[in-house]
Amino acid sequence: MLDIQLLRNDLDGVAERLATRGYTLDCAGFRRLDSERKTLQTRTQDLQARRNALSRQVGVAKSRAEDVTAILDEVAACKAELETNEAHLDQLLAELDAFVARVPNLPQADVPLGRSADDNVENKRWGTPRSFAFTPRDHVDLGEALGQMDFAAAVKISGTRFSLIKGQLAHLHRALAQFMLDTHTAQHGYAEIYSPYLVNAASLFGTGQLPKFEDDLFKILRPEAEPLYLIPTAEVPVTNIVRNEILSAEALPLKFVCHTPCFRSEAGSYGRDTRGMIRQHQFDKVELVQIVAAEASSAAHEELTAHAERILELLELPYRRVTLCTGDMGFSSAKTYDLEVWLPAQQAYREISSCSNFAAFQARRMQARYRGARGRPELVHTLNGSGLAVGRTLVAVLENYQNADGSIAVPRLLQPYLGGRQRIAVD
RNA sequence: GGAGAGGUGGCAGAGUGGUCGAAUGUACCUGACUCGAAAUCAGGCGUAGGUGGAAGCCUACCGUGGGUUCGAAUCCCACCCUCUCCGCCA
Repeated sequence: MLDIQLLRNDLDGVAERLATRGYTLDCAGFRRLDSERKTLQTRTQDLQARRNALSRQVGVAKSRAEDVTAILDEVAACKAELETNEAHLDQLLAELDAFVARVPNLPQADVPLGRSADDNVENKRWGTPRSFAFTPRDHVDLGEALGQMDFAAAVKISGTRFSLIKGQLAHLHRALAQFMLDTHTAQHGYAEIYSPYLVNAASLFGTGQLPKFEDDLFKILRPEAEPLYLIPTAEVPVTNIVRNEILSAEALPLKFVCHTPCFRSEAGSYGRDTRGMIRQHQFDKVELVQIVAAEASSAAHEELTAHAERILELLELPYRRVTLCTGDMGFSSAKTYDLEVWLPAQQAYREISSCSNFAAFQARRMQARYRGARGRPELVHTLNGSGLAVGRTLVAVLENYQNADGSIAVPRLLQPYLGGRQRIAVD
């Protein structure tokens, strides 16, 4: 959420910066709402002040056993106006809140301008895509030939966009998550979190998934209780650890890593990536989250992204890093790096991690603060990134490490996690 | 699931209808004392919004949302959450 003061003070400047990400800010609408609010709020507060003063007089007069009917009449006179004003003001404030809650974050100044993914800027490439002496197969062919990937079973059990893996591939999937967790906790200083997979609406509002993106979520309705939502990413439960908290400056930075399944309805992506495990209703992800002081967030963003890159490097998977342009960034992000892994069957780099700095955008929604040098509570900055998406990492390992006979070499550092196994083949 | 207790400022903890945004303690900040520190003493110290050049003034907030009242932290209703005991359960 943007600071409503910023909208009041520099509406045109905000609109200009939001236009770079393809968002049209309804300036006229905001000005109308806010000026109406201002008039009404001033009037309402005057009436409240008068009522409070008169009510105090009642108390004083009564303690002196004086007649109070004249004062009571006067209060009654302003009460009707006060009540309609208060009701109208509440409604206006709610409209303003709703308006601001749907405005996306401002892009950081160094984010490249652009309209779509075509305008994203490649920052670096790591590794050299392997040249194959045979035509590399994609992960679906490989997995099904191994007898360890069964999409038909997944469709029968649940429906489309689910997957089922078994045997050594299921073990490899587990090993990847373990390896990522171990690396981030032992080498990068993250504290491991185990979190709920069902969260309430307030948490989703905090990280920015609600109110705008409810269609992307799986929602559990409960007749006698608040609805719960399946988490679309561990970002939601983990970042919300600090919701409504005031942290001490010494407690920062907080660095959390959390492995969870993620659930996405993928509404609006029908027909995209329908084959295989690339785009699923359910997938596992190891998520990195940092909660930092305001001035530290840009450096933390570089650091967190490097931590995610480290996993790809240790697994010796070629990748590139791109900076998302203004038009391609997510709603809450101030700046995002995507990491894209090389998939030989597609002859393309595909997203495997997204690392974002949200600045104070989520913190303002969550009221997550710390006591800084000035002693006053200040909003923290929040960041997160995939470190990495486990399912897509499995896909990348299968495709990059495949042999001509359809077996899969196990990346060196994963071998201890698989009991020393060097090769995955038909059971 | 049943019974009971409770949610107040960074923390602890008073306050059961009338200048209560809230005693007190503690933490923190400033000053005095000190070579310095501790102890002591004095003062300050919640959040958000409005208005004003500023000092200031005003409004809202005592889990959340409603209600009663001239006036609500305090009374009533609903909800959320926490704790204790019992039951059940991995």
